[in-house]
This record gives sequence, C-alpha cells and structure tokens, in this order.
Amino acid sequence: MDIKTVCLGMLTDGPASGYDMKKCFESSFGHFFPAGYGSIYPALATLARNDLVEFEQIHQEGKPDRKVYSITDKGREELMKGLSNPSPSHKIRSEFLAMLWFAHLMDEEQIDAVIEDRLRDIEKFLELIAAFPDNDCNSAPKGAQFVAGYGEYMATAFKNYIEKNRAFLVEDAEQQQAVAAVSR
Amino acid sequence: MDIKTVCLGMLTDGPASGYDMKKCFESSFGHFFPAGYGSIYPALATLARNDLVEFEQIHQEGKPDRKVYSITDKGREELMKGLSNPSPSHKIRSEFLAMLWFAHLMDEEQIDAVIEDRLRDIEKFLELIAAFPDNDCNSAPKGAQFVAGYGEYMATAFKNYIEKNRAFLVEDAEQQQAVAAVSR
DNA sequence: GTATTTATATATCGGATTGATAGTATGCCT
DNA sequence: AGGCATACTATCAATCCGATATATAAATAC
Repeated sequence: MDIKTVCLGMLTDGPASGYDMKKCFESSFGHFFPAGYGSIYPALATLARNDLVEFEQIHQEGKPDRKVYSITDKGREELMKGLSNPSPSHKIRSEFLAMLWFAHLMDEEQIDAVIEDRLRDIEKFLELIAAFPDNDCNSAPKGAQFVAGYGEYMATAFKNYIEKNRAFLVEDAEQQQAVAAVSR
Repeated sequence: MDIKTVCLGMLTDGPASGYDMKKCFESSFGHFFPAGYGSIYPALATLARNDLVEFEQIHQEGKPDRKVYSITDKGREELMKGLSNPSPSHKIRSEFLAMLWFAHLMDEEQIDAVIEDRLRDIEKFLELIAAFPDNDCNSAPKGAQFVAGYGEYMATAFKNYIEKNRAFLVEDAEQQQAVAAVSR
C-alpha cells in the first residue's frame, strides 16, 4: 500500500490527471495519506512504464496538455494484491508532540503559540471534512464515509484532549498532578 | 524539528548511545515520531560533525564499543532554535485508512482481518503506554506526561470508533446509513 | 491600469527517511 | 549443535518529500 497503489485505487473511480489526483489528496485523502507532486508524478510514470495504467494526452488551447490516466486490467490485479495485505500500517509523525515532549525546555508563550496553531489547524480540518462528500474527489462509498467519519471523530477527540489538558502543561510545578481523566 | 533536533532533545536528559536512543524510540517516542537506525546514526554523525554533540568511545570486553553522545552548548542553542517553531507539523500516514477507503473493492473477510489486526495493535499500544513512565527512557516531566496521555486518549478513541462503526463497513447496501453519531 | 494572486498543468532535484541487512561477540534455551 | 535474543555498531538502495521551475490565462487587488 504505497502511493502507487493509492493512485491505482483512485483511478478505479474514473480516469484522472496527476493534477486531478493532487486535488483529491488535498481535499480528503491527504489527511491520512499525504502526497505532493514529487510523489504523484513519479508514481504515475512508474505505473505507466509497467502497463498498470495508460494515458491519453489531451491538447488544450492556452493551457498545458493534460495526461489523463486510466487503470488497466493488469493495474486492477496489482491493486487487488495491494489490498490483500492483512497488516497495513498506521503511523503518526508529529513535530507537535515531539516538541511538547520537551515542554519543560520551552517558555509558556511558546507552548501557547504552538497549541493555538494546532487548534486552528484542527478547526480548519473539521470545516473541510464537514463539506465532505460534496467534494469533487469521490462520491462516498462506505469505506470513504468510514474514513471521513474517523477523521471527524479523531479530530474532535484531539481538540477535546488539548482543551482539557493544556493547562496542565503550563501549571506551576507545585500544582502538578497526573493528566486528567484521559480516555474515560 | 527533524530527527536531529529530537536527538538533541533526548540528550538533554543525559548522555546516551545510538542504541539507547533507538530503545527510547521503540518504547515511547516512536509512536508519534518513528525512527530506526538508518535515521539515528546518520543524524548523530551529522550532529557530531557540526559540534552540536560530542562523544566518548567506551571499550567493553566481549561487546562492541559504545559511543556515548552528550549535547554541547552549541547543541543546546540549536535545540532551542528547533523548539521555537510556532507551527510544528502533525501528520498521519495510514495504509490502514487508505485501504479501507477502498473497502468496496475488498471482500468481508479481508476487511475483518485488517480491522482485527488494527485492534490488536491498539491493544498492544495501550499496554505499552500503561507501563509508562516506568520506562527507562524518561522520568516523565510534564510534556512527556501530556504526550503519553494523548497516546492513551487517542488510542482509546480509535478503538471506540472502530467498534462502533465496523459493522457499517460490511453492511448490505440496502441497510446503509450515515456513519453513526461520530464525535458526540 | 498595472500588479499580484489564483488556477490549470506539467515535471524535476536534492535531501531526508525507511526498511532491510550486515558484522561481531556473548549467552541462553532446547 | 543450532537457533534465537541481547548488545552495539553501521550502511545502502529505494522511496518519499518539499520546494522550485515553467508557462499561460483569468480574476482580483491596489
């Protein structure tokens, strides 16, 4: 389940250009599987080289040509292989948490700024996901709904956790006590 | 806030070898900022080359030499620079969610296997975090407690979400309805 | 009325990261 | 005797990421 497989999956929904796919990554997919042009274009090139996708070059007046990719039968097989992994990964890479791990080395303003920034980000994400599935990218089959629901649920939990426990981070050492009632 | 900065931060807690740091990444840090030898050793080498850390080579009978790294004053400055970023990232990369996005292309057994696997993983993580802060890696200042609390809270939320909504994924198309009561 | 930004589209490059593997020695289990 | 775990180091190919380049039109701002 690397980017190539994800691209194959996206193409089961219909032909698309690299640009289209980037938009899809931005609007929904990217929140649990980020990818930029530097990943997408090389992935499509490799897929095409291996006959897992094919493309049609469409000329447009005043705009660059579009390369519209479609999945091939061989590509569908490869996708099924990718979807048969019984132990897919789930990883977080958070500068935010890494930074706060060292909160005792930071001053209160810094901590506050970082937390506010994260809350803004979460809020922005919740707005974005509220618009789903009115997005262009996918007409929301079960799986997509499940994943979008996950995003909303977890973002809200994240927000709640921060709001409940942020005071703990900037408390005086005297008043310190265990992080409050998590997970209940 | 890349791996180099994280290594510097770890060393504020006392000198350590690359091997020690790997253990720390495994026991707690790795759950929000994964790193293997292929990242740690090059990071330490670069830090040493720039005089941000220094090391003492300790010979041991019957075991390979240890290189015990300590942070320098210049390193502390660099760390503070790293901790002053007001907008640290927070990213998820989940093959699990990417796969389930395409659940309509999978059969029920596959979906079930993948979900069971994830639940086992979450359970394992909860056990690990329950042992915190009895770990070797850090004596739990505020920040570490906050982050560990985050881990427990979010893992529990994840589990809850899966248990509430997994049936939705394998339901008949007829019975389909919106993902249930998320985030309330 | 000019300047900047946004949108459409392609693509690449250096640097960072990953996962697997290699090497070397002791000790423990079966 | 063979295999695995622990203790240490380290590297390498493959992949991935972020930033940037290129080009044109339309929309928005000043």
